[in-house]
Amino acid sequence: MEEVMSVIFQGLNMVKELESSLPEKSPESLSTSLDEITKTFGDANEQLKIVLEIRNTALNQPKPVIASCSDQMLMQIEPDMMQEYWLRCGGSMLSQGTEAMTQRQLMALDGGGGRISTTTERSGGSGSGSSTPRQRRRKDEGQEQTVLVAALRTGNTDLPPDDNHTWRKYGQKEILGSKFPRAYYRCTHQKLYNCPAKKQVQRLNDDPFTFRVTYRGSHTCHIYSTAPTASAAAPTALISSTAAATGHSVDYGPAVLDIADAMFGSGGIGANMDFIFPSNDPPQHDHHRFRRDK
DNA sequence: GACATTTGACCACG
DNA sequence: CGTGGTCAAATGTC
Repeated sequence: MEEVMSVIFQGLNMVKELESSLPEKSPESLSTSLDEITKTFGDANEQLKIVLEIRNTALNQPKPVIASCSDQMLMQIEPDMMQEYWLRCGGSMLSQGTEAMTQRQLMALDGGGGRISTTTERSGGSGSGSSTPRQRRRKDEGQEQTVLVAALRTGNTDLPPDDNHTWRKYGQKEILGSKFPRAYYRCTHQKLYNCPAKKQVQRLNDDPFTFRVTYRGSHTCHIYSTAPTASAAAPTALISSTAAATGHSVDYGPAVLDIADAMFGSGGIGANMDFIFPSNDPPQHDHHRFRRDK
């Protein structure tokens, strides 16, 4: 892994050199430099893939598992994370301890889209209460789903991964015990379509190249930054976990589809979730999204 | 002007 | 009372 990082740094240095000498570069040397940079990052990418393959094969055990879901991003699901996740989200339905959830079950859970999903239905929720000056809901948010997503391997790794929805950042906060702030996003179409979807993005302390993304609420807007396409094949998700069912077995099949439906909207969209993590780099048509150039 | 992010303050919850 | 989630004014970008 260190080798990969050094190659990436080498590429970054080449970019810096190019940047500093850009004005006096001839087109020929520019082309050469770009080729070298491309090759360097390509090498890093290849090495990374090898590392991931090794990890994936070794990690059919209860170890962290990397799911290579596209050329652009990875997903890393760690058992501890999963346990935490299940504890938080699974509530009484799931608990730690017994047999590991099968990959198929997790694939079902993630709707084939390379993500883990489950729900916690929370009843109620505060009323609108026009008399109160503000409404700051915290609990009773409905469903919640957490995924770990690697930062983009190319470009600005500060950017949270694109999930084909348009998000508007509405807050950022330092979190106790976290080296990195947590960013809060809500669906861009919240007002237009009363879309309640939100997400939180936070870098992991021990792996700044991995984001923990927590989704809350389901999209009712059904609007995506890129339309689902046949080429946007579902990423390969190889996820394992020590998360386990309770004493009795749990059938995740149809219920899970319902969950996915609830999370990402009904009307058949939940059945085809390929768009969530497309294999090709989605165009950032929303130029405001995740802008960091201020 | 519309829509985005930033950021300090406010507020709910444990 | 501390922490985390949200609001909303200020500000930036197109």
